Amino acid sequence: MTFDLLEAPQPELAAKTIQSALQQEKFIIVVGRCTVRYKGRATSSLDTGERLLAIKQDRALLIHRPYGYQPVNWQPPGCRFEISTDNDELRIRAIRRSPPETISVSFDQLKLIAAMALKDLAEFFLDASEEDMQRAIIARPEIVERGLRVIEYEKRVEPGFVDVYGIDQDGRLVIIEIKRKAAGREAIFQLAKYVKATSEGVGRSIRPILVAPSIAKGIQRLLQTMRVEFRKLDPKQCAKILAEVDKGEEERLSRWI
Amino acid sequence: MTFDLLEAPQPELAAKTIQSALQQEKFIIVVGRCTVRYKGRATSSLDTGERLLAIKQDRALLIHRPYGYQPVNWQPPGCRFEISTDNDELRIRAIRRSPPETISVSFDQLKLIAAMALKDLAEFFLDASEEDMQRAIIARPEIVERGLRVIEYEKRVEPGFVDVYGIDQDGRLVIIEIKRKAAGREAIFQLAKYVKATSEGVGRSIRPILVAPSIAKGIQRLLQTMRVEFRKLDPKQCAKILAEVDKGEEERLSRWI
DNA sequence: TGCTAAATCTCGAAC
DNA sequence: GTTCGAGGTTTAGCA
Repeated sequence: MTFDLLEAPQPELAAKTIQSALQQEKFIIVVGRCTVRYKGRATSSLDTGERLLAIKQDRALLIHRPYGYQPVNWQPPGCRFEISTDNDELRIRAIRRSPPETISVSFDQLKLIAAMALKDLAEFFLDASEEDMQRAIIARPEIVERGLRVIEYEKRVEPGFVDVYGIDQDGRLVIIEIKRKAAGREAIFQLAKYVKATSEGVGRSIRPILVAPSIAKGIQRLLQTMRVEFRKLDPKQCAKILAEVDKGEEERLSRWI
Repeated sequence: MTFDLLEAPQPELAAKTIQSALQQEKFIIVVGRCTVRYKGRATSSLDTGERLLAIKQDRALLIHRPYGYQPVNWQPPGCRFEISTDNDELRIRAIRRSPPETISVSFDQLKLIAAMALKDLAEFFLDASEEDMQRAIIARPEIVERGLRVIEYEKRVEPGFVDVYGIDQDGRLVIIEIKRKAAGREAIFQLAKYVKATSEGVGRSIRPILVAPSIAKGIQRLLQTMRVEFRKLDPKQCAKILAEVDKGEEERLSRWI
Protein backbone atom coordinates (compact mmCIF):
# COMPACT_ATOMS: atom_id res chain seq x y z
CA MET A 1 0.00 0.00 0.00
CA THR A 2 1.26 3.43 -0.93
CA PHE A 3 1.69 5.16 2.38
CA ASP A 4 3.45 8.47 2.98
CA LEU A 5 4.52 9.34 6.49
CA LEU A 6 6.63 12.33 7.44
CA GLU A 7 7.60 13.42 10.92
CA ALA A 8 8.33 17.12 11.36
CA PRO A 9 9.15 17.63 7.67
CA GLN A 10 10.55 20.76 6.11
CA PRO A 11 7.89 22.89 4.38
CA GLU A 12 9.23 22.20 0.88
CA LEU A 13 9.10 18.45 1.30
CA ALA A 14 5.68 18.75 2.92
CA ALA A 15 4.35 20.76 -0.01
CA LYS A 16 5.74 18.27 -2.51
CA THR A 17 4.24 15.34 -0.63
CA ILE A 18 0.83 16.99 -0.35
CA GLN A 19 0.83 18.00 -4.02
CA SER A 20 1.61 14.45 -5.05
CA ALA A 21 -0.96 12.98 -2.64
CA LEU A 22 -3.64 15.32 -4.00
CA GLN A 23 -2.96 14.12 -7.54
CA GLN A 24 -3.17 10.50 -6.40
CA GLU A 25 -6.42 11.28 -4.58
CA LYS A 26 -5.10 10.17 -1.22
CA PHE A 27 -6.45 10.96 2.21
CA ILE A 28 -4.09 13.57 3.65
CA ILE A 29 -3.51 14.34 7.31
CA VAL A 30 -1.44 17.28 8.47
CA VAL A 31 -0.78 18.02 12.14
CA GLY A 32 0.99 21.20 13.09
CA ARG A 33 0.87 24.77 14.32
CA CYS A 34 -1.01 27.07 12.02
CA THR A 35 -3.18 30.11 11.52
CA VAL A 36 -6.41 29.96 9.52
CA ARG A 37 -8.38 32.50 7.56
CA TYR A 38 -11.72 32.09 5.88
CA LYS A 39 -13.54 34.41 3.51
CA GLY A 40 -16.80 33.66 1.83
CA ARG A 41 -20.36 33.61 3.08
CA ALA A 42 -18.85 34.92 6.30
CA THR A 43 -15.30 35.66 7.34
CA SER A 44 -13.28 34.16 10.16
CA SER A 45 -9.80 34.26 11.57
CA LEU A 46 -8.01 31.93 13.92
CA ASP A 47 -4.64 32.78 15.41
CA THR A 48 -1.76 30.40 15.86
CA GLY A 49 -2.39 27.02 17.48
CA GLU A 50 -1.87 23.29 16.97
CA ARG A 51 -4.50 21.59 14.83
CA LEU A 52 -5.31 18.67 12.59
CA LEU A 53 -5.93 19.39 8.93
CA ALA A 54 -7.45 16.68 6.75
CA ILE A 55 -7.97 16.64 3.01
CA LYS A 56 -10.25 13.84 1.97
CA GLN A 57 -10.15 11.88 -1.26
CA ASP A 58 -12.99 13.95 -2.70
CA ARG A 59 -11.06 17.13 -1.82
CA ALA A 60 -13.12 18.02 1.19
CA LEU A 61 -11.12 19.99 3.74
CA LEU A 62 -11.46 19.80 7.50
CA ILE A 63 -9.54 21.74 10.14
CA HIS A 64 -10.03 20.42 13.66
CA ARG A 65 -8.93 21.98 16.91
CA PRO A 66 -8.02 19.56 19.75
CA TYR A 67 -11.52 19.84 21.14
CA GLY A 68 -15.10 20.07 19.97
CA TYR A 69 -17.22 18.00 17.65
CA GLN A 70 -17.20 20.43 14.77
CA PRO A 71 -14.32 21.48 12.55
CA VAL A 72 -13.31 25.08 13.21
CA ASN A 73 -13.00 25.66 9.47
CA TRP A 74 -13.81 23.53 6.50
CA GLN A 75 -14.49 23.37 2.79
CA PRO A 76 -16.97 20.96 1.22
CA PRO A 77 -15.91 18.30 -1.31
CA GLY A 78 -14.63 19.30 -4.72
CA CYS A 79 -12.74 22.47 -3.98
CA ARG A 80 -9.49 23.48 -5.64
CA PHE A 81 -6.20 23.49 -3.74
CA GLU A 82 -3.12 25.66 -3.91
CA ILE A 83 -0.11 24.37 -2.02
CA SER A 84 2.96 26.55 -1.59
CA THR A 85 5.74 27.51 0.74
CA ASP A 86 6.50 31.05 1.75
CA ASN A 87 8.91 32.39 4.31
CA ASP A 88 9.55 28.89 5.69
CA GLU A 89 5.83 28.27 6.14
CA LEU A 90 3.58 25.74 4.43
CA ARG A 91 0.53 27.37 2.89
CA ILE A 92 -2.58 25.50 1.94
CA ARG A 93 -5.43 27.30 0.22
CA ALA A 94 -8.73 25.65 -0.58
CA ILE A 95 -10.95 27.52 -3.02
CA ARG A 96 -14.60 26.92 -3.76
CA ARG A 97 -16.32 28.41 -6.79
CA SER A 98 -19.94 28.67 -5.80
CA PRO A 99 -20.46 30.24 -3.41
CA PRO A 100 -17.04 31.88 -3.67
CA GLU A 101 -15.14 30.87 -0.56
CA THR A 102 -11.51 30.54 0.35
CA ILE A 103 -9.71 29.01 3.29
CA SER A 104 -6.05 29.84 3.81
CA VAL A 105 -3.95 27.88 6.27
CA SER A 106 -0.37 28.71 7.12
CA PHE A 107 1.75 26.22 9.07
CA ASP A 108 4.85 27.55 10.80
CA GLN A 109 5.53 24.19 12.42
CA LEU A 110 4.80 20.72 11.09
CA LYS A 111 4.58 17.69 13.35
CA LEU A 112 3.19 15.01 11.11
CA ILE A 113 2.04 14.43 7.57
CA ALA A 114 0.37 11.22 6.51
CA ALA A 115 -1.17 10.40 3.15
CA MET A 116 -2.79 7.18 2.01
CA ALA A 117 -5.48 5.88 -0.32
CA LEU A 118 -8.34 4.49 1.76
CA LYS A 119 -10.78 1.99 0.31
CA ASP A 120 -14.30 2.28 1.65
CA LEU A 121 -17.19 1.15 -0.50
CA ALA A 122 -19.48 -0.07 2.29
CA GLU A 123 -23.05 1.14 2.44
CA PHE A 124 -24.10 3.14 5.46
CA PHE A 125 -27.39 2.13 7.06
CA LEU A 126 -29.13 4.61 9.27
CA ASP A 127 -32.18 4.18 11.46
CA ALA A 128 -34.23 1.15 11.32
CA SER A 129 -34.09 -0.59 7.99
CA GLU A 130 -37.29 -1.40 6.13
CA GLU A 131 -36.96 -4.87 7.62
CA ASP A 132 -36.81 -3.35 11.10
CA MET A 133 -39.98 -1.39 10.37
CA GLN A 134 -41.63 -4.62 9.32
CA ARG A 135 -40.49 -6.37 12.49
CA ALA A 136 -41.82 -3.49 14.59
CA ILE A 137 -45.21 -3.72 12.89
CA ILE A 138 -45.31 -7.48 13.41
CA ALA A 139 -44.41 -7.05 17.08
CA ARG A 140 -46.82 -4.15 17.67
CA PRO A 141 -49.49 -4.03 14.92
CA GLU A 142 -51.28 -1.25 16.79
CA ILE A 143 -48.64 1.24 15.60
CA VAL A 144 -50.39 0.97 12.23
CA GLU A 145 -53.95 0.74 13.50
CA ARG A 146 -55.77 -0.28 16.63
CA GLY A 147 -57.20 -3.79 16.44
CA LEU A 148 -54.99 -4.84 13.54
CA ARG A 149 -53.78 -8.44 13.59
CA VAL A 150 -50.88 -9.58 11.40
CA ILE A 151 -51.51 -12.80 9.50
CA GLU A 152 -48.54 -13.16 7.27
CA TYR A 153 -45.54 -11.26 5.91
CA GLU A 154 -43.18 -11.36 2.95
CA LYS A 155 -45.86 -13.34 1.17
CA ARG A 156 -45.18 -14.07 -2.48
CA VAL A 157 -47.86 -12.44 -4.61
CA GLU A 158 -47.18 -12.37 -8.28
CA PRO A 159 -45.55 -9.01 -8.88
CA GLY A 160 -43.36 -9.46 -5.76
CA PHE A 161 -43.72 -9.80 -2.01
CA VAL A 162 -46.41 -8.26 0.14
CA ASP A 163 -44.68 -6.72 3.17
CA VAL A 164 -47.46 -7.46 5.66
CA TYR A 165 -50.89 -9.11 5.49
CA GLY A 166 -53.33 -8.40 8.28
CA ILE A 167 -56.96 -8.28 9.32
CA ASP A 168 -58.49 -5.14 10.80
CA GLN A 169 -60.92 -4.97 13.70
CA ASP A 170 -63.86 -5.24 11.28
CA GLY A 171 -62.47 -8.42 9.72
CA ARG A 172 -61.32 -6.77 6.49
CA LEU A 173 -58.14 -7.87 4.76
CA VAL A 174 -55.28 -5.35 5.00
CA ILE A 175 -52.27 -5.16 2.71
CA ILE A 176 -49.38 -3.08 3.98
CA GLU A 177 -46.52 -1.66 1.93
CA ILE A 178 -43.61 -0.26 3.94
CA LYS A 179 -41.20 2.47 2.87
CA ARG A 180 -38.27 3.67 4.95
CA LYS A 181 -38.24 7.11 3.35
CA ALA A 182 -40.82 9.38 1.74
CA ALA A 183 -43.07 7.15 -0.38
CA GLY A 184 -43.36 7.99 -4.05
CA ARG A 185 -45.90 7.03 -6.69
CA GLU A 186 -44.21 3.69 -7.36
CA ALA A 187 -45.14 2.57 -3.83
CA ILE A 188 -48.80 3.28 -4.58
CA PHE A 189 -48.72 1.42 -7.89
CA GLN A 190 -47.03 -1.51 -6.17
CA LEU A 191 -49.83 -1.63 -3.62
CA ALA A 192 -52.44 -1.44 -6.36
CA LYS A 193 -50.87 -4.46 -8.07
CA TYR A 194 -50.92 -6.47 -4.87
CA VAL A 195 -54.55 -5.54 -4.29
CA LYS A 196 -55.44 -6.63 -7.80
CA ALA A 197 -53.52 -9.91 -7.52
CA THR A 198 -54.96 -10.68 -4.08
CA SER A 199 -58.56 -9.69 -4.77
CA GLU A 200 -58.73 -12.32 -7.56
CA GLY A 201 -58.29 -15.08 -4.96
CA VAL A 202 -60.35 -13.49 -2.18
CA GLY A 203 -63.98 -12.53 -2.45
CA ARG A 204 -63.95 -9.62 0.00
CA SER A 205 -62.84 -6.00 0.10
CA ILE A 206 -59.19 -5.17 0.70
CA ARG A 207 -57.67 -2.13 2.39
CA PRO A 208 -54.29 -1.12 0.97
CA ILE A 209 -52.23 0.85 3.51
CA LEU A 210 -49.01 2.66 2.73
CA VAL A 211 -46.74 2.93 5.78
CA ALA A 212 -43.90 5.44 5.52
CA PRO A 213 -42.42 8.41 7.39
CA SER A 214 -43.92 10.73 4.78
CA ILE A 215 -45.24 10.90 1.25
CA ALA A 216 -43.62 12.66 -1.66
CA LYS A 217 -45.09 15.95 -2.80
CA GLY A 218 -47.93 15.78 -5.28
CA ILE A 219 -48.80 12.20 -4.34
CA GLN A 220 -51.73 13.03 -2.06
CA ARG A 221 -54.20 13.07 -4.97
CA LEU A 222 -52.91 9.80 -6.38
CA LEU A 223 -53.44 8.23 -2.96
CA GLN A 224 -57.10 9.23 -3.04
CA THR A 225 -57.58 8.17 -6.66
CA MET A 226 -56.12 4.75 -5.96
CA ARG A 227 -58.01 4.49 -2.66
CA VAL A 228 -54.80 3.82 -0.78
CA GLU A 229 -54.63 4.80 2.88
CA PHE A 230 -51.51 6.39 4.29
CA ARG A 231 -50.18 5.79 7.78
CA LYS A 232 -47.25 7.89 8.92
CA LEU A 233 -44.60 5.80 10.66
CA ASP A 234 -41.04 6.78 11.37
CA PRO A 235 -38.10 4.37 11.20
CA LYS A 236 -36.83 5.90 14.43
CA GLN A 237 -40.11 5.13 16.15
CA CYS A 238 -39.73 1.53 14.97
CA ALA A 239 -36.19 1.30 16.27
CA LYS A 240 -37.45 2.45 19.65
CA ILE A 241 -40.25 -0.11 19.65
CA LEU A 242 -37.84 -2.89 18.71
CA ALA A 243 -35.54 -1.87 21.56
CA GLU A 244 -38.50 -2.12 23.97
CA VAL A 245 -39.52 -5.48 22.54
CA ASP A 246 -35.95 -6.79 22.83
CA LYS A 247 -35.74 -5.53 26.40
CA GLY A 248 -39.02 -7.28 27.22
CA GLU A 249 -37.66 -10.47 25.69
CA GLU A 250 -34.54 -10.26 27.84
CA GLU A 251 -36.56 -9.78 31.00
CA ARG A 252 -38.81 -12.71 30.15
CA LEU A 253 -35.76 -14.88 29.51
CA SER A 254 -34.07 -13.83 32.75
CA ARG A 255 -37.22 -14.71 34.68
CA TRP A 256 -37.10 -18.22 33.19
CA ILE A 257 -33.51 -18.76 34.24
CA MET B 1 7.03 16.76 22.82
CA THR B 2 5.36 13.51 23.74
CA PHE B 3 4.46 11.98 20.42
CA ASP B 4 3.30 8.41 19.81
CA LEU B 5 3.45 7.03 16.31
CA LEU B 6 2.77 3.42 15.37
CA GLU B 7 2.70 1.95 11.88
CA ALA B 8 0.53 -1.12 11.44
CA PRO B 9 0.65 -2.05 15.14
CA GLN B 10 -0.66 -5.22 16.71
CA PRO B 11 -4.06 -4.75 18.40
CA GLU B 12 -2.68 -5.25 21.92
CA LEU B 13 -0.04 -2.54 21.51
CA ALA B 14 -2.61 -0.30 19.84
CA ALA B 15 -5.02 -0.71 22.75
CA LYS B 16 -2.28 0.02 25.28
CA THR B 17 -1.17 3.12 23.39
CA ILE B 18 -4.71 4.45 23.06
CA GLN B 19 -5.50 3.78 26.72
CA SER B 20 -2.40 5.66 27.78
CA ALA B 21 -3.07 8.51 25.35
CA LEU B 22 -6.63 8.85 26.65
CA GLN B 23 -5.34 9.21 30.21
CA GLN B 24 -2.87 11.85 29.09
CA GLU B 25 -5.64 13.66 27.21
CA LYS B 26 -3.88 13.45 23.89
CA PHE B 27 -5.33 13.88 20.44
CA ILE B 28 -5.57 10.36 19.01
CA ILE B 29 -5.68 9.39 15.35
CA VAL B 30 -6.38 5.85 14.20
CA VAL B 31 -6.41 4.83 10.54
CA GLY B 32 -7.48 1.34 9.59
CA ARG B 33 -10.13 -1.03 8.33
CA CYS B 34 -13.13 -1.24 10.59
CA THR B 35 -16.83 -1.76 11.05
CA VAL B 36 -18.96 0.69 13.00
CA ARG B 37 -22.19 0.35 14.94
CA TYR B 38 -24.23 3.04 16.59
CA LYS B 39 -27.20 2.76 18.91
CA GLY B 40 -28.94 5.67 20.54
CA ARG B 41 -31.38 8.26 19.22
CA ALA B 42 -31.24 6.18 16.07
CA THR B 43 -29.27 3.12 15.05
CA SER B 44 -26.74 2.72 12.27
CA SER B 45 -24.38 0.14 10.91
CA LEU B 46 -21.44 0.46 8.57
CA ASP B 47 -19.72 -2.58 7.14
CA THR B 48 -15.99 -3.00 6.74
CA GLY B 49 -13.98 -0.24 5.11
CA GLU B 50 -10.94 1.97 5.67
CA ARG B 51 -11.53 5.08 7.77
CA LEU B 52 -10.01 7.68 10.01
CA LEU B 53 -11.00 7.64 13.67
CA ALA B 54 -10.11 10.62 15.85
CA ILE B 55 -10.48 11.05 19.58
CA LYS B 56 -10.03 14.65 20.61
CA GLN B 57 -8.58 15.92 23.85
CA ASP B 58 -12.06 16.56 25.25
CA ARG B 59 -13.02 12.95 24.38
CA ALA B 60 -15.05 13.83 21.34
CA LEU B 61 -15.07 11.01 18.79
CA LEU B 62 -15.13 11.37 15.01
CA ILE B 63 -15.18 8.64 12.40
CA HIS B 64 -14.52 9.88 8.89
CA ARG B 65 -14.85 7.98 5.64
CA PRO B 66 -12.45 8.98 2.83
CA TYR B 67 -15.05 11.33 1.39
CA GLY B 68 -17.68 13.80 2.50
CA TYR B 69 -17.62 16.74 4.86
CA GLN B 70 -19.50 15.05 7.65
CA PRO B 71 -18.28 12.27 9.92
CA VAL B 72 -20.17 9.05 9.28
CA ASN B 73 -20.43 8.47 13.02
CA TRP B 74 -19.46 10.56 16.00
CA GLN B 75 -19.84 11.15 19.68
CA PRO B 76 -19.83 14.61 21.26
CA PRO B 77 -17.21 15.66 23.83
CA GLY B 78 -17.08 14.05 27.25
CA CYS B 79 -18.11 10.50 26.50
CA ARG B 80 -16.62 7.44 28.19
CA PHE B 81 -14.32 5.07 26.32
CA GLU B 82 -13.75 1.34 26.52
CA ILE B 83 -10.72 0.05 24.68
CA SER B 84 -10.18 -3.68 24.27
CA THR B 85 -8.92 -6.38 21.97
CA ASP B 86 -10.95 -9.36 20.94
CA ASN B 87 -10.24 -12.05 18.40
CA ASP B 88 -7.24 -10.10 17.07
CA GLU B 89 -9.34 -6.99 16.57
CA LEU B 90 -9.09 -3.63 18.26
CA ARG B 91 -12.40 -2.52 19.75
CA ILE B 92 -13.20 1.03 20.67
CA ARG B 93 -16.49 1.85 22.34
CA ALA B 94 -17.59 5.40 23.08
CA ILE B 95 -20.50 5.74 25.47
CA ARG B 96 -22.61 8.80 26.14
CA ARG B 97 -24.92 9.04 29.14
CA SER B 98 -27.61 11.43 28.13
CA PRO B 99 -29.06 10.71 25.73
CA PRO B 100 -27.88 7.10 26.03
CA GLU B 101 -25.80 6.45 22.94
CA THR B 102 -23.04 4.03 22.10
CA ILE B 103 -20.63 3.74 19.20
CA SER B 104 -18.71 0.52 18.73
CA VAL B 105 -15.81 0.35 16.30
CA SER B 106 -13.92 -2.82 15.50
CA PHE B 107 -10.64 -2.63 13.60
CA ASP B 108 -9.45 -5.81 11.90
CA GLN B 109 -6.53 -3.98 10.30
CA LEU B 110 -4.52 -1.05 11.65
CA LYS B 111 -2.48 1.19 9.41
CA LEU B 112 -1.51 4.06 11.63
CA ILE B 113 -1.92 5.30 15.16
CA ALA B 114 -0.75 8.73 16.22
CA ALA B 115 -1.28 10.43 19.55
CA MET B 116 -0.08 13.82 20.69
CA ALA B 117 -1.02 16.68 22.99
CA LEU B 118 -1.94 19.70 20.90
CA LYS B 119 -1.85 23.19 22.34
CA ASP B 120 -4.45 25.53 20.94
CA LEU B 121 -5.69 28.40 23.06
CA ALA B 122 -6.34 30.87 20.24
CA GLU B 123 -9.67 32.61 20.04
CA PHE B 124 -11.81 31.99 16.98
CA PHE B 125 -13.34 35.06 15.39
CA LEU B 126 -16.31 34.77 13.11
CA ASP B 127 -17.52 38.02 11.58
CA ALA B 128 -20.76 39.14 10.17
CA SER B 129 -23.17 36.88 11.99
CA GLU B 130 -26.64 38.11 12.76
CA GLU B 131 -25.41 38.93 16.24
CA ASP B 132 -22.63 41.04 14.75
CA MET B 133 -25.18 42.96 12.72
CA GLN B 134 -27.13 43.62 15.90
CA ARG B 135 -24.01 44.78 17.72
CA ALA B 136 -23.16 47.08 14.83
CA ILE B 137 -26.65 48.63 14.90
CA ILE B 138 -26.45 49.11 18.66
CA ALA B 139 -23.02 50.72 18.33
CA ARG B 140 -23.99 52.88 15.34
CA PRO B 141 -27.79 53.19 15.08
CA GLU B 142 -27.38 55.70 12.25
CA ILE B 143 -26.56 52.85 9.85
CA VAL B 144 -30.27 52.06 10.01
CA GLU B 145 -31.55 55.63 10.12
CA ARG B 146 -30.32 59.04 11.08
CA GLY B 147 -31.49 60.12 14.52
CA LEU B 148 -32.38 56.60 15.65
CA ARG B 149 -31.70 55.79 19.28
CA VAL B 150 -31.57 52.19 20.52
CA ILE B 151 -33.54 51.55 23.70
CA GLU B 152 -33.38 47.84 24.13
CA TYR B 153 -32.49 44.61 22.30
CA GLU B 154 -33.28 40.91 22.45
CA LYS B 155 -36.44 41.90 24.30
CA ARG B 156 -38.86 39.09 24.99
CA VAL B 157 -42.16 39.77 23.23
CA GLU B 158 -44.55 36.91 23.18
CA PRO B 159 -43.92 35.14 19.91
CA GLY B 160 -40.15 35.50 20.36
CA PHE B 161 -37.47 38.17 20.73
CA VAL B 162 -37.42 41.60 19.17
CA ASP B 163 -33.93 42.13 17.77
CA VAL B 164 -33.77 45.86 18.45
CA TYR B 165 -36.14 48.45 19.96
CA GLY B 166 -35.50 52.08 19.20
CA ILE B 167 -36.98 55.55 18.97
CA ASP B 168 -36.72 57.57 15.79
CA GLN B 169 -36.00 61.29 15.55
CA ASP B 170 -39.74 62.01 15.69
CA GLY B 171 -40.16 60.03 18.91
CA ARG B 172 -41.89 57.07 17.29
CA LEU B 173 -41.23 53.55 18.51
CA VAL B 174 -39.17 51.45 16.08
CA ILE B 175 -39.03 47.67 15.99
CA ILE B 176 -36.14 46.19 14.03
CA GLU B 177 -35.86 42.66 12.75
CA ILE B 178 -32.42 41.66 11.48
CA LYS B 179 -31.65 39.02 8.90
CA ARG B 180 -28.13 38.11 7.85
CA LYS B 181 -29.33 36.89 4.48
CA ALA B 182 -32.12 37.77 2.07
CA ALA B 183 -35.25 38.24 4.18
CA GLY B 184 -38.23 36.04 3.36
CA ARG B 185 -41.91 36.33 4.18
CA GLU B 186 -41.42 34.75 7.60
CA ALA B 187 -39.36 37.77 8.66
CA ILE B 188 -42.24 40.06 7.76
CA PHE B 189 -44.79 37.95 9.60
CA GLN B 190 -42.47 37.85 12.58
CA LEU B 191 -42.29 41.64 12.58
CA ALA B 192 -46.07 41.91 12.24
CA LYS B 193 -46.48 39.70 15.31
CA TYR B 194 -44.08 41.81 17.33
CA VAL B 195 -45.90 44.97 16.27
CA LYS B 196 -49.23 43.48 17.30
CA ALA B 197 -47.88 42.25 20.64
CA THR B 198 -46.14 45.56 21.34
CA SER B 199 -48.95 47.86 20.25
CA GLU B 200 -51.25 46.28 22.85
CA GLY B 201 -49.01 47.64 25.61
CA VAL B 202 -48.16 50.96 23.98
CA GLY B 203 -50.63 53.59 22.91
CA ARG B 204 -48.65 55.03 20.00
CA SER B 205 -47.78 54.15 16.43
CA ILE B 206 -44.97 51.71 15.74
CA ARG B 207 -42.59 51.53 12.79
CA PRO B 208 -41.52 48.00 11.89
CA ILE B 209 -38.20 47.97 10.03
CA LEU B 210 -36.70 44.95 8.35
CA VAL B 211 -32.91 45.12 8.19
CA ALA B 212 -31.24 42.68 5.81
CA PRO B 213 -28.78 42.60 2.90
CA SER B 214 -31.68 42.00 0.51
CA ILE B 215 -35.25 40.76 0.31
CA ALA B 216 -36.43 37.55 -1.27
CA LYS B 217 -38.14 37.63 -4.65
CA GLY B 218 -41.85 38.39 -4.62
CA ILE B 219 -41.78 39.86 -1.11
CA GLN B 220 -41.87 43.51 -2.13
CA ARG B 221 -45.68 43.57 -2.29
CA LEU B 222 -46.03 41.83 1.06
CA LEU B 223 -43.77 44.48 2.59
CA GLN B 224 -46.14 47.21 1.42
CA THR B 225 -49.26 45.32 2.45
CA MET B 226 -47.90 44.77 5.94
CA ARG B 227 -46.54 48.35 6.08
CA VAL B 228 -43.08 47.09 6.91
CA GLU B 229 -40.10 49.26 5.98
CA PHE B 230 -36.97 47.75 4.51
CA ARG B 231 -33.43 48.94 5.19
CA LYS B 232 -30.64 47.33 3.24
CA LEU B 233 -27.66 46.44 5.43
CA ASP B 234 -24.83 44.07 4.64
CA PRO B 235 -23.23 41.82 7.27
CA LYS B 236 -19.80 42.65 5.87
CA GLN B 237 -20.50 46.34 6.34
CA CYS B 238 -21.33 45.53 9.96
CA ALA B 239 -18.09 43.62 10.44
CA LYS B 240 -16.23 46.69 9.22
CA ILE B 241 -18.11 48.96 11.60
CA LEU B 242 -17.45 46.63 14.51
CA ALA B 243 -13.75 46.62 13.67
CA GLU B 244 -13.79 50.44 13.77
CA VAL B 245 -15.69 50.43 17.05
CA ASP B 246 -13.27 47.95 18.60
CA LYS B 247 -10.32 50.00 17.39
CA GLY B 248 -11.87 53.08 18.92
CA GLU B 249 -12.31 51.24 22.22
CA GLU B 250 -8.66 50.20 22.21
CA GLU B 251 -7.51 53.74 21.57
CA ARG B 252 -9.68 55.06 24.35
CA LEU B 253 -8.25 52.45 26.70
CA SER B 254 -4.64 53.16 25.69
CA ARG B 255 -5.22 56.86 26.32
CA TRP B 256 -6.31 56.02 29.86
CA ILE B 257 -3.18 54.01 30.56
C1' DT C 1 -33.37 20.09 32.00
C1' DG C 2 -35.96 21.78 28.00
C1' DC C 3 -37.11 25.26 24.26
C1' DT C 4 -35.92 28.32 20.64
C1' DA C 5 -33.48 30.16 16.80
C1' DA C 6 -29.25 30.33 13.92
C1' DA C 7 -25.64 27.87 11.22
C1' DT C 8 -20.01 29.36 6.43
C1' DC C 9 -25.34 24.68 8.72
C1' DT C 10 -24.87 19.92 5.33
C1' DC C 11 -27.21 16.71 2.36
C1' DG C 12 -30.36 14.94 -0.69
C1' DA C 13 -34.36 15.06 -3.71
C1' DA C 14 -37.52 17.40 -6.67
C1' DC C 15 -38.38 20.73 -10.04
C1' DG D 1 -28.97 25.58 -11.34
C1' DT D 2 -32.62 26.67 -7.16
C1' DT D 3 -35.70 25.45 -3.48
C1' DC D 4 -37.51 22.60 0.09
C1' DG D 5 -37.11 19.60 3.98
C1' DA D 6 -34.73 16.73 7.23
C1' DG D 7 -30.77 15.79 10.36
C1' DG D 8 -28.37 10.96 15.60
C1' DT D 9 -28.48 17.86 12.96
C1' DT D 10 -24.96 21.00 16.53
C1' DT D 11 -24.59 25.14 19.05
C1' DA D 12 -25.62 28.98 21.89
C1' DG D 13 -28.60 31.49 24.84
C1' DC D 14 -32.16 31.38 28.38
C1' DA D 15 -36.60 30.24 31.09
